[in-house]
Amino acid sequence: MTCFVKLLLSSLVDLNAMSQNKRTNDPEGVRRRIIDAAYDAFVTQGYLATGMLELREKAAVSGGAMAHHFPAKRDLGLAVIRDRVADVVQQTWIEPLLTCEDTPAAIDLIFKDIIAELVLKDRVSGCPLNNIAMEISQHDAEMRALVSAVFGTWHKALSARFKADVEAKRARGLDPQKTATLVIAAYSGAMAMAKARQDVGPLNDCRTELAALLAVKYRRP
Amino acid sequence: MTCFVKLLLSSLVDLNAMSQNKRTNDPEGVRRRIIDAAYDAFVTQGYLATGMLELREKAAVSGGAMAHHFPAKRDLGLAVIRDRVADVVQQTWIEPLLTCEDTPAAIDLIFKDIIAELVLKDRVSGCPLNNIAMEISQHDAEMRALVSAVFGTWHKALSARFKADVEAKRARGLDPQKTATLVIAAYSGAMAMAKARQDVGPLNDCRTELAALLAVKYRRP
DNA sequence: TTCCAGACAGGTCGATCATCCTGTTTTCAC
DNA sequence: GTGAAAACAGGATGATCGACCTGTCTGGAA
Repeated sequence: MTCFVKLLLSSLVDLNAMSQNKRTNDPEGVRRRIIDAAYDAFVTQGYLATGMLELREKAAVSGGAMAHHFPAKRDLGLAVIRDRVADVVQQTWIEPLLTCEDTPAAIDLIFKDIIAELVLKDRVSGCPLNNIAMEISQHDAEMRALVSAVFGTWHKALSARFKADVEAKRARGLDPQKTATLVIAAYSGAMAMAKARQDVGPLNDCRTELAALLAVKYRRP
Repeated sequence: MTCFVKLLLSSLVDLNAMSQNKRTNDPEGVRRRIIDAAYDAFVTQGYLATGMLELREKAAVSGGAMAHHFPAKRDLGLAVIRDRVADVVQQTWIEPLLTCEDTPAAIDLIFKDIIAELVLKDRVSGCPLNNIAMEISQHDAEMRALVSAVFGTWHKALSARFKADVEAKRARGLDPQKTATLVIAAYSGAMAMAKARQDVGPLNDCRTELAALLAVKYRRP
C-alpha cells in the first residue's frame, strides 16, 4: 500500500517536473536575488511592512528556498545590513572620501551626487542605514550592534580624514571626532526631513551650511 | 422560558455590576488613555510593531470603546501625531526657544535638558517626530502631511528667531532658514545615531559643535 | 556507481493582526 | 419621561503573518 502510493506520487511529480520548468541549483544567485529584493523593500517600505511572501514573489523563489537560505526573517534582516547597507555607506560616503584629496570638496560632492540621484528618481526614500536603524534597532540587539558598527565605520573614516587634515595643517580649529559626528548627523537628519517632506530642500540647506562651516576651518589664515 | 433567561441574565449582570466596577462614561478620559498608551508605544516600539490589542490592554479599554473612538489604527496614528507629537516638539523646542532671550543659549539648554533626560531614564528611544516620520510617513499621505507640518512649525520657529537676531544685529553672517534646517537636522540625526548606539555621545558632540558654530555668528566683531 | 548533504519545491500551521458586529448602558435634548 | 444618539462591553471574523513541514532534486565526494 505504502509502496503503491509512493509510486503514484512519484510518477505525478515526474509529470510535473516534465511539463513545468526545470529545476536549477543556484545557491548564490538565489541568495543574492532574495537579499536584493529584501534590501529594496526594506529601504522603501520598511522592515516590518514587508512580508516574507511579498519577498518570495519579488525574488521569484519558493518557500522552501527562502526557508533554506533564511530560516527566519531576522536572518534576512541581518544579512541585508551586513551585505548591502554597509556596502552602500561604503560606496556613497567612504570611497568618495578616500579618493578625493580635498575633504570639504569631497563632502560637498557626496551631497551633490545624492541630491541629484534623489531628484532623478523623484522620490526620497531616506538613508538606508537610518531607515533600518530607526525601525528595528530597538527590537533586536544583534541588528542594533550591526547598525551601530556601520555608523562606527562611517564616523571613523570621516574623523580620520579630519584628523589627517589637521595634522597636515590643511585645517585648524576643528575637533575631528565631533565634526565627523556633526556631518553624519546633519546628513542623516536632513535626509529624514527630506523624506518626511518629500523634498530635497533640507539636504540642499545642510549641504550649503556644512560647506560654509568647513570653509572657515579649512581657510588659510 | 425566554423571560426566565432574561431575568437570570439580568440578575447576573446586576451582580457583576455590583461586584465588579461600575460602568463609567468618560469619553475624553478614555480617549486620552488610549492616545497616551499609543504615543508611548509608538515612540518606544514603533507604529507597526504595536498591536491594537496591546494598546487596549495598556489603556485598559474594551474593544468596543477602542473601535468607537478610533475605528482604525490609522485614525489613532493621526491623533497621536496631532495631539502628542506636535505638543512634544512645541514644549521641548519651541517654547524654551521663545522664553529665552539668547538663541544659542536656548538651543544649548534644550540639548542639555534632552540629554539629561535620556541619561536619567538610561534609554534612547529617539526623537518622537523622527520615529514616526521614518516609519509611516511613506505609507500614508495624510500622516506624512502632518509630520511635514510639524517639521514646518519647528523650522519656522527656529528661523524666525535667527531672523530676528540678525535684524537686531545680535548675529550676523547667517542664513536664518538654512541655519534652522541645520540645527534641526543635526539634532534629528544625532538622536538617530544615539538611538542606534544607545549612547548620548552623538548628541553631546552635536551640542558642542552647534554651540561653537553659533558662537562665531553671534560674536561681537 | 553509490551516497549524502545541500538546495529547492510546495504546501500547511498556529498565532496574531486589524476590523467589525451585536447588544447594553449612559447621556442629553425635548 | 421619552426617544435618540453617543459611549461602551465583549466577543467574532477573515486575512495575513512568519515559521516550518515533508518530500524531491542536484552536485560532488568516496
